[in-house]
Amino acid sequence: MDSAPPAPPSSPSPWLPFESRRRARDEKREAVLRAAVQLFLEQGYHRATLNEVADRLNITKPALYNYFRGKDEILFECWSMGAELVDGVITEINAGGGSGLAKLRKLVHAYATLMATDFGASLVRFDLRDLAERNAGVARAAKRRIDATFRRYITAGIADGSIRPCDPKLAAFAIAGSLNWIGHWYRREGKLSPTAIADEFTVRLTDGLAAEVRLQMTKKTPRAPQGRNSGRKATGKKRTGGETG
Amino acid sequence: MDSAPPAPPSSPSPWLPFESRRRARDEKREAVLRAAVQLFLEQGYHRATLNEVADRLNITKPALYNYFRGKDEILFECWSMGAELVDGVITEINAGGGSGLAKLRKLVHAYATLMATDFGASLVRFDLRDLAERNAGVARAAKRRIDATFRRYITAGIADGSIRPCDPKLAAFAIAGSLNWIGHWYRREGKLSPTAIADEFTVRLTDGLAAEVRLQMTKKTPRAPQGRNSGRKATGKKRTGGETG
DNA sequence: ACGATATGTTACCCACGGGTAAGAAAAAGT
DNA sequence: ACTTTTTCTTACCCGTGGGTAACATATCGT
Repeated sequence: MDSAPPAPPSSPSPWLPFESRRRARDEKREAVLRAAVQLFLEQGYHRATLNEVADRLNITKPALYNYFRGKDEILFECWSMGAELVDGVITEINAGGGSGLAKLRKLVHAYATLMATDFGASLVRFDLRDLAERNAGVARAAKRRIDATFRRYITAGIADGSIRPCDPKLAAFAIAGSLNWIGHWYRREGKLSPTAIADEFTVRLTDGLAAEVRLQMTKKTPRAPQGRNSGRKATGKKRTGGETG
Repeated sequence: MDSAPPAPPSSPSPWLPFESRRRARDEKREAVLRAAVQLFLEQGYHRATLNEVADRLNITKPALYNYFRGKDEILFECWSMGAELVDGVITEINAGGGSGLAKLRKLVHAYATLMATDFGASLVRFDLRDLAERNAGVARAAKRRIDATFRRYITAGIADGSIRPCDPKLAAFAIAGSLNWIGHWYRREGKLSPTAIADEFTVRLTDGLAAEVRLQMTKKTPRAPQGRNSGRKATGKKRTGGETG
């Protein structure tokens, strides 16, 4: 709809139409997911109806069944999109080098950023009990992998001396808890930009574990030692649309 | 049902029967809430039916309407129970003295402990959008109060020097996120006792903020410098029933 | 003992929303 | 131009579960 295809003037190859047709289908499928995840997040899975999803796409409910077997499968696919994003992040970090602490910091930063996206938030805001048993199993496995990664980086950090000895399990719980919660309070319209949040959380969640001196400056120099932070206005007082709970 | 009344042999006063009758009613009301909160947590609000709630109490669905106006009101009352617990904790801490950091630590500890209870968990596992608008407003207000308390303690701590300068808002988000998440992963059958969790989180979530040296010992002395920790077996490897996500 | 009230039961209603059947409309293939 | 396949619509089904009405029964005050 919004992104016009590259418009191949007239495809001579009989393959291209086939490919483009498959692409069109995949694009529609994804459009459904985008509309669905948005609505599910807005209203909650059970309050959102397939009719509403369809309405947003200017189609009717049964048309959705050309792309998905049912509501719960749509939910699962939304969830999967988020999981794939995380998996991508993890394999990328694994590919690179660095101490356990460095890897943990990368993961925290990327994960925090993801939590500010629709598909990322769906990872923590959707209830796996709404999935068919088969899909729920897949999702649980993915969660375990993510959890294991947190713990592995921490364990590695302890081994290589970059992280002070601690219980990796509880440390992972604490860190992941803070991060997951972002998915619940973050609002696009709020004052905090995703990168600002990610920068801050990277420091706050890991400097308590670091073996060496703290990253953060003790004086009033605002914050975020890393680079890139978009336009933000320091510690504004007004409502930003979300509480801790 | 399970707790026989004190059995006043024959109450001469006409007041007592009245009182005892009201008590009986309140007890039943609370029994409904206990059954409901348990079921709502187990299955999720939407999947749980009033018939199931009634079944667990050996009554029938319409009987519930003697005590509540509807399903959403039951949900709200469950939520309120949790909120009252937190409010109690807060007023108690406010009554006592101590630095901002000390108060924050007390709050973290108590809040973490609460998250391991049914009514406490309901604070973070129920969706306020399921409430009638009026009740949702009350709940939002309560959440704001709790959030404000976290920030107030942090701000006070910065002012009195017990906490290093930082953004109280983000610090509160980070801490509350970790704590709230407990309500999602804690399992009664797991190996981690509520007090063990609370002890650990109290240290881990606040020592990054403390102005003075860390509480936690750097060496391998297991953990939990505070007193009381129930029977626990160190860092067991096996599944404890819950991942970070 | 007796009427009033509170409490509970059986039987029912019905809105809601996921899912399906049958066929129109649009595209693709030939 | 024709058939075939894909895509989408209209019309419908129906299980589910919150909520209600009418009636039964226990409880209490007097």
